[in-house]
Amino acid sequence: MGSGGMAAQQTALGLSAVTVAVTNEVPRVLAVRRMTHELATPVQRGGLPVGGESALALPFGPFQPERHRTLELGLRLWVEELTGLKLRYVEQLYTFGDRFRDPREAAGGPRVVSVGYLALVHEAPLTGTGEAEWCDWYDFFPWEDWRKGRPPVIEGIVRPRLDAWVFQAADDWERRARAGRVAQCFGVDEQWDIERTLDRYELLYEARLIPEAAQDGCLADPQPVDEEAARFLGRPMALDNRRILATAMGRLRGKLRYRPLVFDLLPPSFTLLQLQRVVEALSGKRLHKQNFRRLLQAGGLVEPTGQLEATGRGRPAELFRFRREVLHERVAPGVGIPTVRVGG
Amino acid sequence: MGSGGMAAQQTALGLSAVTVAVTNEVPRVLAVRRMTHELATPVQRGGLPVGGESALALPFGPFQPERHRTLELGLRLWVEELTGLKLRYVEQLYTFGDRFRDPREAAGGPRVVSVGYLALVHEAPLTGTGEAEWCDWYDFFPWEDWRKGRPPVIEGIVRPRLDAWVFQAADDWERRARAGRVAQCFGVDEQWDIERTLDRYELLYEARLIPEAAQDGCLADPQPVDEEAARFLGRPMALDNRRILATAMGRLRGKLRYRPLVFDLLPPSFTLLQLQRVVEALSGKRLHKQNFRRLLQAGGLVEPTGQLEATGRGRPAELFRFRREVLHERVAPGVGIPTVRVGG
DNA sequence: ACATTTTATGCTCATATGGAGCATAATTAT
DNA sequence: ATAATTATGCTCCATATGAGCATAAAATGT
Repeated sequence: MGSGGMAAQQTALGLSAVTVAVTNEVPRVLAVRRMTHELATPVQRGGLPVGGESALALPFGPFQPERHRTLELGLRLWVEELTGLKLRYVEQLYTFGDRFRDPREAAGGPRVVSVGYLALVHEAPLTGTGEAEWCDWYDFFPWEDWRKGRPPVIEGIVRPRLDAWVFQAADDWERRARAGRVAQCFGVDEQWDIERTLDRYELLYEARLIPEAAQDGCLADPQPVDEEAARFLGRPMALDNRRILATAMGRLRGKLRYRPLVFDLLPPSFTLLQLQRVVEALSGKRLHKQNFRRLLQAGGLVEPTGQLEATGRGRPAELFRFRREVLHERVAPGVGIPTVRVGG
Repeated sequence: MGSGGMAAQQTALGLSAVTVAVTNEVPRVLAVRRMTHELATPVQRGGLPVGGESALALPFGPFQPERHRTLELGLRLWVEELTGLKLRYVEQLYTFGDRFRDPREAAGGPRVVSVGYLALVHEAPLTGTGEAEWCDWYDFFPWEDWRKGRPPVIEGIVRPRLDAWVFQAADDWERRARAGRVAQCFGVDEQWDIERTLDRYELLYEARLIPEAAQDGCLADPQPVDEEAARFLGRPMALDNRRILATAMGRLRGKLRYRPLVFDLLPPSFTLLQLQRVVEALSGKRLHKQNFRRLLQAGGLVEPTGQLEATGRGRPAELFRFRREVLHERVAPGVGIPTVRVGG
């Protein structure tokens, strides 16, 4: 970077990993604890932890071209080192490079550009070099889990605050634009599109209901964050890491439809109910069992192993495995998820 | 980059633009001519132009953190400088960072990591500082234009060569995998999924029917490129630029379904037939006129201006404009494209 | 043995979507 | 007038899928 030798600002290119596993019907994501002073200069940052406190962050490592033949291999390498996990499916998400992503930039630090990746693993004890931990990803997005019905936080916190935000709009066009977005993201009559996690996060962010917004050096207007609301709107993360997480969640939910990603989160053999529970955990919605199986069968995605589950009580479930051949047979092998498309 | 002062390899972060316009029913993409010696050391590169010849490349510029607040703004800035065009819609595609993307790396050059962007514009004379030119994007992908039916190059060149490639597979599992991919990408009975442009390009690349594969420093195996076939498989581009283009094409085709992107390629008012022709040009397929309009109407995407087209012959068409309000009303406003999903 | 619980399965039905085609109207060029 | 070209209304049908009813199979508990 900085081809001219001048005082050109440096660029640091790194890799961020959203590592996902599902156990006991809860989707988990890998996070590390970092001292906030590692991340930010001690400027005023609203109610965020300051000084020596720790914040959750996604594992992040520099990209080392001499070691890493590709970006993806680089990410695999150091995440596997860090955690001792074997990464299964890995996919590039998005590259984040906004000014002041990392607040240290304001103090003369380099611009930190980060290529975000989604990685799927089987959850296992962490044996690597780092001190990472598994977190329930709905702790970061409590409005995204609809498995027990519409989360109360939506009516209790989100809607009232967003309605106020709509009302505060400067002019009428802006007000209608805001109202439309709120309706699309959190409307009662509208359908809940499980894939639009990023839209919803960004709406809450813009409405200053997410504490990370306080840190945002790009936002010129001085609207303070609603700390009261923020306490109910999930665990904050360092920098823009929750945005990266929201991106990952949307991508994963979307891809479940037409790629057999779930099987990278499951053991080699599993019952159909286990499979359904994993899909439900990720998509945040309950599924209709018969229809789910109808689609699995139609897609030829699984085949029986002939064995039965080491049973609890009730009729023992048959064990299935993923039919790898389906990858050569079908164009879009995915598990059945309510499609929700095009509300109107 | 290169935080340790050692002989650590440098990383150069740049931005690549796929700038798309549609005129006269042909989708065009902006390319620059570069001397190949700017791009590659004069090593053996099969039948590719060597030495002082020129190759087409996507506009590429370094990312300058001190000037560019975000990656996207950086891209807008220098593409607008280069071309004098006003970019409408801009979207990040993917970040490319494989070793030897740029062959100069083998001679000690930096690793060139490039963030690819899709940009939509109205085609206009180029007034900027650079010497860019508009190219028909189907010149790069002749197998992607199905508007006049299945392109003869598929039966004439693609299928025979791919069938041979399937036959050459080392073992039986590999052979079946290859056969499956060929069937999915170019099968006769399978449906043609307009979005899978990248899959198809990568298949041809792996089968060594694309001359750019000759340059690929990552490919260990020494299979030569089929130059004979390559002559019929579109214009080559520098480096991995055709891969970036294929990524853009797939993304754009996909997004047409659920985002009103077409209107960023059209003048403020247009006839419904013009609109349809642009969608057809991009998707590479003919559409059923009545159904297309049925969906437009149902979606409330356009409204009549009251004026009629300055007519050629035939009944004069009414002029329409995009209804911006639809963005606040509907979740997924897109134009009707045959969905093709899930074959089987 | 029998009820209860839990899971698996088969089947039906209503609805939404969209692909395809027929028919007709409106306008201009020749 | 006739042909050509474009616009428009309407029907029909296949498919996908959301939702529900009913029943079978196996294990646990009494």
